[in-house]
Amino acid sequence: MRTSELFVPTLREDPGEAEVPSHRLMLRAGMIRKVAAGIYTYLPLGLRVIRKIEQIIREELLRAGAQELLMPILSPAELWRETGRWDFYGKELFRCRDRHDREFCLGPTHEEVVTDLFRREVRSYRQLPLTVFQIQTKFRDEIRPRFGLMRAREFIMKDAYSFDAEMTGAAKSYQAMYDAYHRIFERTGLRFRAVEADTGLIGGTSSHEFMVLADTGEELIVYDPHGTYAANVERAEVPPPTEISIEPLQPLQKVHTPGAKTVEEVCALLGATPDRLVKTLLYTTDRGTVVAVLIRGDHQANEIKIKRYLGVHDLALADAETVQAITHAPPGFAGPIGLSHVRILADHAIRAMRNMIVGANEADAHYINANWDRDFQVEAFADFRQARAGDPTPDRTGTLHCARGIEVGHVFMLGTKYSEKMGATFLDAHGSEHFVIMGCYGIGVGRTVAAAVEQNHDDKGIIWPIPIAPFHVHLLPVTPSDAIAHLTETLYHDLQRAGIDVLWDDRDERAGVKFNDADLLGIPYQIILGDKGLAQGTVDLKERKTGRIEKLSPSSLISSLVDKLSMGAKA
RNA sequence: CGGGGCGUGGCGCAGCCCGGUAGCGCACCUGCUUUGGGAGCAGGAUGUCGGAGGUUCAAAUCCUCUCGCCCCGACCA
Repeated sequence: MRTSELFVPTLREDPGEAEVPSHRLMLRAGMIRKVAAGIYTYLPLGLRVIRKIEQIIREELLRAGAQELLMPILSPAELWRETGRWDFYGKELFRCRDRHDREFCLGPTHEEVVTDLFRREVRSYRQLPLTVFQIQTKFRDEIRPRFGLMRAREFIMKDAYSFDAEMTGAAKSYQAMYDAYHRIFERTGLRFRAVEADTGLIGGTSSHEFMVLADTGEELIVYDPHGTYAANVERAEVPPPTEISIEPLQPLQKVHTPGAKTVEEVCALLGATPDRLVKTLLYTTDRGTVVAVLIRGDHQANEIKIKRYLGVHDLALADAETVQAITHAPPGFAGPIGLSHVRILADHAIRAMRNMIVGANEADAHYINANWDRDFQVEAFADFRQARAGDPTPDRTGTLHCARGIEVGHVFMLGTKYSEKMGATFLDAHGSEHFVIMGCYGIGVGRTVAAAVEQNHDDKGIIWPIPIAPFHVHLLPVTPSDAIAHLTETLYHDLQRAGIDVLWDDRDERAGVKFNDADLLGIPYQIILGDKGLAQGTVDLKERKTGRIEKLSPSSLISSLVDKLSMGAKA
């Protein structure tokens, strides 16, 4: 392809609307343009990358035995009412009506539609197992779309659904998708990690997220670099401490702590370290009750774990009035001693502590040398805090490290949640009816593109991994002589004949413009053709990633490139 | 939905406080020169100043409403 024939409107300056690197660079490189908040047009270059990722996904899923189909974007309200999600999904579900005033929504996901298909068409265990997938545009009316393709309202997603007769089969289907996802992300050339994910209130069964590692990622993950354990921090279990404090119990004492509301302020005032202090967090649940959760001063509460323990949907830190009403003190001085009419839960770490510092439920006062059991009662000790670097793995064989990631894939065992609600059943060998066991599996295609840029860029532009690069090679003639024109033309055809995707910058631009645009677009290899090299019978082959330049004769160039590209594609 | 910010030529911005009829850089068009890291000179085209209403002799500028967008938070698997 010649640049003069390719619609790539590059921008010299950073667009004002973009903050994060992927968004900024994709706009500048002429890959995407915004149509409305969270809604984008994919320009030719952006679409090429999307198509490459889609193709890898398609090949691996077909290889894993899944079948491709395509469901509609619009789906009728009655299907969503059957599962209760017409109401439950909330404002994210984009609703509309047709001319007959029938209600529809734009599909944010397709469990309802695919389950409906299943129950109409599948009768017998002999038709199972079945896994289907589609690559299609989804719509979720996000409260706040942001970061370009990272969190868009309209986005391309691959979603797959598995149907099995038994749990063992369902586990196999799940594993097949998990393995396929591994191959898919390996093939993209991105650094990623599969992590255990939270299953939400549905609970129970398996869920894994595939995270592209990037410092700018929205998700925090923990992993054992020497083992197999890896989890989303929301999910990561923290084992109870093994070392219990054996300090002698000191007498409880109230101390004056004027204005010290935060852990830092109290510590500074009392000359203590945060791990001697206990935060008393008051939460309001969706049932209107208030619960106190004790967390060590240097730890962070994990609200998902608290929610799961309590079995509630919503949990929010109590507002100032509630805190005042419960503790009879302004926020910042809550403590477990003398707290009544409130359940008191504590993180495991509290059990190991003695002589701790707690709020005194009184303005400007804390207790020192507080001890559970002696000074206050705890209803239950459990895992309520967020894991952090340095914590042991759940089996205590390793130590956790932290990393940031971008969630690009999610595999989820659904069980019979949808099949029960929608009556999706089959007959087994004995003629008895069962609900089909389902799994669902998503990959955000657009988000994968954004994550790739987020992970692979420098101050000049994008650095595409070879397998998803829009082109393999960027041909850059930089001097306007006839000899160079001739050589370029020859090379262009030879490269194409060798099966290499080549972009030829045939614009009448100065060298600097071409170099800068080439670095911005991030095609893995640049071939620089100029009179300077030609005088010595060489052309420059520059690797975008390292900036390293090799001087090669035009004749050896192609075989050298073919080698590099095939190695890079495997890597 | 709460908080903050921004809408001025294709892009990035100044002008707004203190009202006087719109400017800079880049990009674009023409010509000449130039050509290995975003060229030079000369000439040229491009604006309902997001929209509506109001105040005023006069509004990009002041007031009211409204729409859109960005950021933080809440929210979301």
